[in-house]
Amino acid sequence: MEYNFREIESKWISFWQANNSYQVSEDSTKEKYYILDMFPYPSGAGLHVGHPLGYIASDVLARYKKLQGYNVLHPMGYDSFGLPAEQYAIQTGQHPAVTTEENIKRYRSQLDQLGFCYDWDREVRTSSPEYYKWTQWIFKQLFDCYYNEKSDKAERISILIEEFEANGNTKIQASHDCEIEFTSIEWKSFDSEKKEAVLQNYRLAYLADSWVNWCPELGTVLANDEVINGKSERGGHPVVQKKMRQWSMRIKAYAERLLQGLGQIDWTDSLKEQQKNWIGKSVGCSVIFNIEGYDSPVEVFTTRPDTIFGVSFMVLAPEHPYVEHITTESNKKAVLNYQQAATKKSERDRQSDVKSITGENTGAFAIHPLSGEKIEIWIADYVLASYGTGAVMAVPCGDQRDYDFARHFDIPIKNIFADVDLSEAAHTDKTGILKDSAFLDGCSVPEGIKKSIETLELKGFGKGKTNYRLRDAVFSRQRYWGEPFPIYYKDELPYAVEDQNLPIELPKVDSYLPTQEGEPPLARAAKDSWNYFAGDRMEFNTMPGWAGSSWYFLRYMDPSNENEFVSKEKSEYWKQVDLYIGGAEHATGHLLYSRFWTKFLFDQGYISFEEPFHKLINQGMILGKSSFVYRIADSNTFVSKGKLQGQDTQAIHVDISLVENNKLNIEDFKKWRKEYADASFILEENGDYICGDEVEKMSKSKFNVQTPDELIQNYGADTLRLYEMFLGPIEQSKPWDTKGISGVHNFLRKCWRLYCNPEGESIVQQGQEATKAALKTLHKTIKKVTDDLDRYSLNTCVSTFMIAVNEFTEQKCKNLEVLEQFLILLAPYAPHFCEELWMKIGKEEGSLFAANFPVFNADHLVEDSFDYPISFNGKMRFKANLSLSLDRTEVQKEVENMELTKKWLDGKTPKKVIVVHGKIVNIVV
RNA sequence: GCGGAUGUGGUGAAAUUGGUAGACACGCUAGACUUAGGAUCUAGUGCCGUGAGGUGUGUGGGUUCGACUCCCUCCAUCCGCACCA
Repeated sequence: MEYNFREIESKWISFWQANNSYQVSEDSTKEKYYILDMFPYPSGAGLHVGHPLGYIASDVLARYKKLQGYNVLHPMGYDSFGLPAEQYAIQTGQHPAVTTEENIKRYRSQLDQLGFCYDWDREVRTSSPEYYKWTQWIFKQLFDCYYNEKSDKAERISILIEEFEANGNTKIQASHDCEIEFTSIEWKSFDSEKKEAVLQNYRLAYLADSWVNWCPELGTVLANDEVINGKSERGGHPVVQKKMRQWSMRIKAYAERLLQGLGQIDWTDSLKEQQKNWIGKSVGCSVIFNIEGYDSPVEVFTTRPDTIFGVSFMVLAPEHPYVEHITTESNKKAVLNYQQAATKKSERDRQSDVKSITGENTGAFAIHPLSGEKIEIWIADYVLASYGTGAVMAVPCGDQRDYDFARHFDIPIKNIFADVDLSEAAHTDKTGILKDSAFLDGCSVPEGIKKSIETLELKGFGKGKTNYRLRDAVFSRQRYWGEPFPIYYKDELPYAVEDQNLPIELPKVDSYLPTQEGEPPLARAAKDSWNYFAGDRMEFNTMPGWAGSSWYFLRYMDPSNENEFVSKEKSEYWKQVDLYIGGAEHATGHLLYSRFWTKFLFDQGYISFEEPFHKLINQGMILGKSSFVYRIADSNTFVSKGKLQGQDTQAIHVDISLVENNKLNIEDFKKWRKEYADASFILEENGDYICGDEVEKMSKSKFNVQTPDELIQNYGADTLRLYEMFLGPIEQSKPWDTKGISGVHNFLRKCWRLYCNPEGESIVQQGQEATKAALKTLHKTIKKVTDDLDRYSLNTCVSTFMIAVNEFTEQKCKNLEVLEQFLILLAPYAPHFCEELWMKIGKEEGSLFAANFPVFNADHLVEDSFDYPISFNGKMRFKANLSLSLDRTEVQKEVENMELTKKWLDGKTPKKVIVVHGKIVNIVV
């Protein structure tokens, strides 16, 4: 019988399931290897061919490591809280848990078809109460900790309280937003409300009024990484700034460690660079400027304190709280107008309108801390309220924005750089020598920075300081389908629910919409709908999507532990993830937050490693090929691509199942949608309708989604696995095209014929000695496959398999030792296929993955002669087979005497002959 | 504007420390077989040229006996950030 993939694959999938073949447990006699896929959100659309790309890669590598003798942890689960299920609930009233359950079933059956070696006993779902109990528990730990900058780690809030009781907050070094200073006596005089309000400024998970990205359409706030160009990442809805009382995570406290940790992990440069930019460290100095006739000074941050004598004005953000106090009477009207105009402009407008220079003079003056000069104070929206102190000292000679602003408003530009021309632009390079700068005259930039900070600190007008662009992450969402907070309120003060009452389960509600008062959906829950209720009310917000995904890799190690989120013993064994595969879109979201939580859990001693993912591979996106029909404007007539000229048409996506090789199936198209039933067509000469095409992201709305189901039906999972790997390097994006799939399918069939006759009986022979040629092919393949898998070059292995099978076929190889070894090499890619043949050649059923991965033996590759390429001036002209026992001068002699050499020399004498033994001969003419 | 990545046949791509550019496939061309099929097999296939040969890895330059690979310049595409003081 021919290769019957359908029968074989369903047989082995049930075999593995029945035998629990992929169950793993901790085994101290074996070295561990933890390989992880980013778990999916189970959407209603199911898997398309792009999803499995990473899963196949991780499965190949997991099976490879297993064959090499590692104890491999390779789990899978679902990031099952999320907006789509909730939107569906709002529309239909169906509980999101029901929708989610259905979607998970579909995902699971699709995943099962592909023959993955996941240990499904370890499955986690972020939306299951057994799981989110521990998400809530970790939240509680964050709530109960602050960041001690002296010990540089998170510590319990009780330690902070002791410190407050002993010394107040004047000496403490901690990450905080506390704007007041108090002594121990004052602290003790505070009532509990006041105390808690202070503590909120220190807790790592805290409640605060903050400016948030509010998305009215989604009815919730979004984190910075969920907002792209002023629109929501999901759905593309507008986002506005709003001040709201929200839970936040003090991730800023970890900014420096998150930055430093990048040095210890093996991620791509682009990903590290993205995180680096997101953290946005800048080192400089804060400088204090007194204001004429106003009590409080303005603090500014600068990275160039060396240019302090180049300051010719100061700019505040329009929102700066001082503006209303310092503006002079005569300027009040203009300033107020400007402020109002600025608030009306959305963040997005302000960013897109970078070119036009606007601002207003407040009429107030600051006093230069070193020269004592009077400096105009302006407001302008190029200064952001949310970065630094919302104020800058403007140095037009050294900063292009300040320069442009000064030019626009005719503010004098001081030149403090020797021999620098400022007529065209500012001198923004960190080069040159300072002049007209008092004690800084003659300094280079680094010298100037050092000296200016020293002086400012000495005089009490400044302090060396490091700023980060990273903001604290807003942690609450006004939605239903997320983790409830383990928090209740008494007199509007938040209290943590006791551990024994966790999890706080999602209560039943009558609708998934906000209340009339604009409270989140959980506010609809009746008191007795909660499984636990305390105080005046429970927290109404839920946690954001990244809560559950920030620690899920830990839960896989110990998924059913009811007493701990993970036992110390198990996390000690599995440790960090060795290889993590997933999309690059999580660069500043999930991948940053999980690093943050991991560091926190490390600080608190729950785990012994500080970075969650050692090696990370971003798989490229598989793009779809969309097809288009062209409709004449305001008509129901469609024009074929070749007839478009001179027509006013509109391109419309058409379902790719209606199109073959760009040719539209007109009958099916008419049936596709009612409105097209009586469409008319302008066709090509041969009567075809030819569609346009374009490579785009796969999506339902573009009708270009290719599911794996159909391909598995036609070619089998092993073919699909091989094909997706064969497409190209894993990190690269590529358009999906099924044209090449027959190539890998034919390869499997050809390989099958190597083992079986047409009756399906094994033709592999035992007891004969393998030929030299067969051993050479085998060991060449072992070496290449091992090397390639070790550097994650999964595509080149497939070519190597093809070459091997071509060679074995040519050699008519039937040798058992050779062919059984080859099956092990191929098994990570085509597990069902190889298990079947493994059995056919007489091995124990299902024992393939207990075998040892073949080991390369260089002896089989030793040759006694080599086909030297003979090149002239670096151009290969012919080849000469020469014994490898010849040394360099002997090779040269042989080559020089050859007829072909004489022909190419054409009577000339060679200037030089380069012989690289066993590699090449190059003759320079 | 800044940062990162990538540019190789008609297509997906390979070439790991500088050493035969285009492996392996798809597609295409011709042929064989044929129960006419999306099966199998054989030969060919970077481009120009009948040929000898020339030419060729985004562009232009450099280093080298020798460059897809190293250095400089410019161009294109994709991704990220974007008034961050």
